[in-house]
Parts: sequence; structure tokens; C-alpha cells
Amino acid sequence: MLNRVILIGRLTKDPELRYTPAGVAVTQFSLAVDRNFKDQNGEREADFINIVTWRQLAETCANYLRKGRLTAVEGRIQTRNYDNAEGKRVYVTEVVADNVRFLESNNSGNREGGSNNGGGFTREEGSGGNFSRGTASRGNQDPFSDDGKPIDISDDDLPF
Amino acid sequence: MLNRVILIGRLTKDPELRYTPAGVAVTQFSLAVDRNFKDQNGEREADFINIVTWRQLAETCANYLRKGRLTAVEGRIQTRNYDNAEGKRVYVTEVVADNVRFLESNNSGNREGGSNNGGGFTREEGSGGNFSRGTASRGNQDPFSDDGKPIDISDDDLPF
Amino acid sequence: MLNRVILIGRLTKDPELRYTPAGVAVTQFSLAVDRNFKDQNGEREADFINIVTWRQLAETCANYLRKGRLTAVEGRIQTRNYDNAEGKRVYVTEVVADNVRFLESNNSGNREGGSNNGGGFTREEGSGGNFSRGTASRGNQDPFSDDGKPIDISDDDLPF
Amino acid sequence: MLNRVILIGRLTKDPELRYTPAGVAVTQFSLAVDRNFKDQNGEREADFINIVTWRQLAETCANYLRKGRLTAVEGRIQTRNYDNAEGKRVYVTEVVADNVRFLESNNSGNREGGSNNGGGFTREEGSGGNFSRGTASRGNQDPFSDDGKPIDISDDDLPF
DNA sequence: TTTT
DNA sequence: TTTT
Repeated sequence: MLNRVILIGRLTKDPELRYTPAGVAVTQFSLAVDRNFKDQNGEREADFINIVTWRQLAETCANYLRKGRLTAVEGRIQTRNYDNAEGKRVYVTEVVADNVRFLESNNSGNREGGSNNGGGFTREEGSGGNFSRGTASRGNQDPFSDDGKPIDISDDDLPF
Repeated sequence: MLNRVILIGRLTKDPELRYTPAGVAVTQFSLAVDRNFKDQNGEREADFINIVTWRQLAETCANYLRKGRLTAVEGRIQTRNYDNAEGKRVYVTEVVADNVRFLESNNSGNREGGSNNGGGFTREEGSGGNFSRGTASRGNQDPFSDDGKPIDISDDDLPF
Repeated sequence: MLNRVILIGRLTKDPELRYTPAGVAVTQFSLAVDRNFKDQNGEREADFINIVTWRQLAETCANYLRKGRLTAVEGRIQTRNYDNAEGKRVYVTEVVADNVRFLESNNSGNREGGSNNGGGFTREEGSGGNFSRGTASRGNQDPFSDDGKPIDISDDDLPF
Repeated sequence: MLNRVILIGRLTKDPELRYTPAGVAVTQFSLAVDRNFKDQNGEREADFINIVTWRQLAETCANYLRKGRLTAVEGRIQTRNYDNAEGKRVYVTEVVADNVRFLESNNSGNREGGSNNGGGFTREEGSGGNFSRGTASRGNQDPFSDDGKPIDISDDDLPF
């Protein structure tokens, strides 16, 4: 049907890049999104929302996002469940992102070092996908290039 | 910061209306949102997303939504956690709705009986809120009347 | 950067399907979206929003949407301008849709005749696109299949 | 029905604050939103989208937004029309914002001078609105305080 | 009438 | 140029 989410918040940690057995890149991170209102103690709370990205977008996120960075995420809510070690069913709700925007430059001398002059963005690529797999280095002069959409990866591929 | 969700799906059950100790109405339901793609078996899966509504919107949802109804929901993602009976921390992710749209009329002879000629909607009221509490009956001839962020300014007022 | 629109409203007329000189399908229609508030006379006004769809999505819209149908549209706002016959510059703002959802079935005995059991949808396909061109007949048993995104068509292609 | 827009872009000029005859503040500005794809010449174009804000939000925008600032806007598409000096009907499509987020601090020594440590935001207040009118000075130590749709209910109130 |  |  229709399922659309747009968030702006800050990463609670550096993103984690993994690969499925089939070599597909997956990056996860959590976004702290401050609420627009204060609680009864006058404190502004936040929602901590788990984000998942796939393939090229996963690699770009792993390369350019860092803890604390202000970031915009567009995607859809996904629910899934699995049985944990104790045999109990665990329900997971997360946002599968297909568009991520870096709202702050990487000016600190971290490994990427790049200065992104005013907001990089990246979208999940089309399904025709000759995307690089099995490696986090894109060797692309402009990490914020563009593209389309889709998802042809089964949940069975998930490494988590 | 910014946190916006828009969903269209069908209720998996009738909604559940409760009241807080302070008498505030809360309605919960789950929306099945079909995915736009098929899994590896060619099956179209769905995401099951928990929705929470408060106050007058909660009462309207309890009165007019039913299992299976096609429904649009607008709101924000909320995360919270609590310790369950076994002392384990449970993490919850849900959508707090502030706008719900009934996309199908209640034509079947159920208790509401109302025919909503082409799509009712309802919005959460402002915070000033002298909302009715402690009762599910609104006694309003048109449940799909107004709401929310009105703008009581005529176009004639425009300085441009 | 980021540019996302989601609308639910009713078509003010039947959609219009055209083709660019290069044979690319384009469908336009206008959506009447009722406002959530009433004006100073107690009347509920509407916004009339122009929608454009391309390629396969254009053909599906032309085939299945009709005047008055309740429809959900997801896309982005586009602005463009051109000089009209009198040499005056005209500014256009419209929504380029990449996801359209038919919220009402085609139950009346119109040419499509199809009953869409509870909400069809369709998304713009990926760029790999071997989409049919030059014809409005899709000959597809399921018009509500899925797909990805992109747009590799220049504005010069526009037939309007 | 449903009408939601979310944009991230840069102001093309300083915002313009005006007042209606009744003394209601209105601020207008235009947002340049870069497209996610390049045109046939390999150039990245932008959409130039007109934004309108009302009342307190208008005054905050006038005080804190400046040309070139990266800004997030949430609102709805509005269409209206009027007859111009030559008696020709002019059609206008614009976004009425109810939530604006300043994604860059005002670090340059401009009149506001404020450093907004990581993103200010502001929401349109509820309709109950005893908003200040007829003046642009808010006299508020923190212009990025809260507002909008608060929920004054503690988690302890939850019946589940 | 367009921003970095 | 506007829908139910």
C-alpha cells in the first residue's frame, strides 16, 4: 500500500557495516530524533529509531556517517520477527532507508576527511544494480551521486 | 527534529479503546501495510505496524474503525521501553497518529451503521484541549467534522 | 536534497494520456484534496493539485483512474517555466508522482471493468526499464505490479 | 483528505515578513531544492518552491532564516487564484508550512547572532492561539523552544 | 524572481 | 480548468 517515513536526527553511534552470506552490504544505525514537545518534567525526550540501509547506500552511509551527525532519512517502516536463543519470539520494527542525506560536513580530520560542501545525499540505486559488493570502498569521486530505487534481496539474506 | 510517517493499510483487528487513570482515551490498533514488492517466493508480504491514538481521535477511531478497513494514518514514530514481568527490558516502536482517514465507508450493518460518503477523516485537536474525557460517546452528528490546525484567516487578509 | 509529497484526493476529470515526440507516455490529472478546516463561511475548500506521471505508471493511471476516484499519490514537487504565446513567462508547480494508489475499485461497468479487490497500486519502474512505449494497452494481467524508481527523461520531451 | 509535504533546501533570498490588515504575521520565502538526478546536460537542476508561514512561525522564520540557509520544511500544498491587474486569472501553488527546521546555525555575525547548537525548529501553534500579533519581536530567550501538538500525558498514565 |  |  503506502508506507513512508521521513526523519531528521543524530546518529547515536558510528554505523555498523556488515555483509550477508551472499555478499550484500547492510549498514545499521540508530537515529536520535528529538521530540517537538517536553515531558512532564520539562525535559525534551527523543525517539531512538533503528535504520537499515542496503547495498551501495549501505556502503556510503558506513563511509560518511558518524556518531552525532545530523542526518535526514527517508524510507519505509518494516516489521519482522525471529525466535531468539531462548526460543522466544522477538518483534522488530525498523526503518529501511532508501534516501539518506548528510546534513553536516565531515570537517573533522576523520578517515573520510572529505568536506561535503553543504549537504551530501545518496539514494538507493536501481535494481539493475551492478553495485560493488563485498567491499566498502566505492572508489567513486562523488559519493553523493544519484539513482533510483528497488529491493531484490530476500530477508533470508539478513545477517542479523 | 523531524519525524513524519504516512501509512495506508488495513486494520488487523477491531481497535481497542482504554482510558488512563486520569481518564484520557487511548486507542490502539495494528495496520497491515502490504509491501510494494514480492519476496523470493513471489509472495507479497506485509508490515504490521502498531498505531496509538489519543483523546478525541482515539474515541473517533474506536467508534468508526473496524477490522479490515482500509485506513490512512499520519503521525510520528515513537520508541519507549519498560521492564516486563520477568524483569526484562522490552523495547516498543509504534506510530502515534495525529491524523486518521477512513478510506472505506461503514456500509455493513454494524453498530456504527453510518455511511460515510466518500472518506471521513479526523485530526488530533490542539493542545489547549478541553477534550471530552471518560466517555466514548461524542454525541456529534458529524464525526468527520473539523479539527486540528485550522487557519481562521480569509484570503482577503493576504498582504500579497 | 529532499522533496516528498503525499496526497489523498479525488480526480477532477479523467486523466489525459499523451506521448512525447520520443514516444514516452505522460499522463496528467488534477487531484481535489479537501482541506482539514473550513473557511470563514463554514465551507470546506479544496486544493487542486496537478499531477504528472511518466512511462508505465502513466499508462496504468490512464487505464485505471477516472474522474471522482479517491486516489493516493506519492511524489515530489516540480517547478518549471516556459514562455507562452504572448511571450510571457509562465511558472508551473506540479507533483511528479512515482507511486499512485487506487483507493476505490472500478466496479462500474466502464471499459476497464476490472474489480480491484481492495486497493491497487503501482510504482514507477526502475531505470533498467524495457517498458512498453507508444501504446496505452498494457496487456498485463496484473496492472498493480511493482517496481523501483528514476527518471531519465528530459523536460524537452514534454508534450505540453 | 491528506496533504503532506516535506522539503529540505536552501533559501533563495532572505524571507519577507508582512502583516495582514488584521495584523497577522505572514512570512514568505522560496526554497531551492536540488533534484536527485541530473538533466541531459549532466547538470543538477533545482525546484524553486514557494513557502508561506503564518503567525508566530512567520515571525520566527523572519528572525532566523537567511538566504542560503539549509532548511527543512513540513507543510501542505495550497492552491489559490486571483485576478491580476490585467484581469487575467493567476494560479498559485505554494507550501503552507507548519514546521520549519533550521539545519544550520546563524554563526555569521548577523543581527540575530545566535548560535543554534545543532538545529532549531519551530512548529505552528494550536488554533486556540493567543499568539502575539502586530510585532516581530518575540522576546523569547530560546526561539527554538517547543510548541505544536504537545502531548501532556506521562508514560505512567498508559493503560498498557 | 532563484540556493550551495 | 475543478472532486465527493
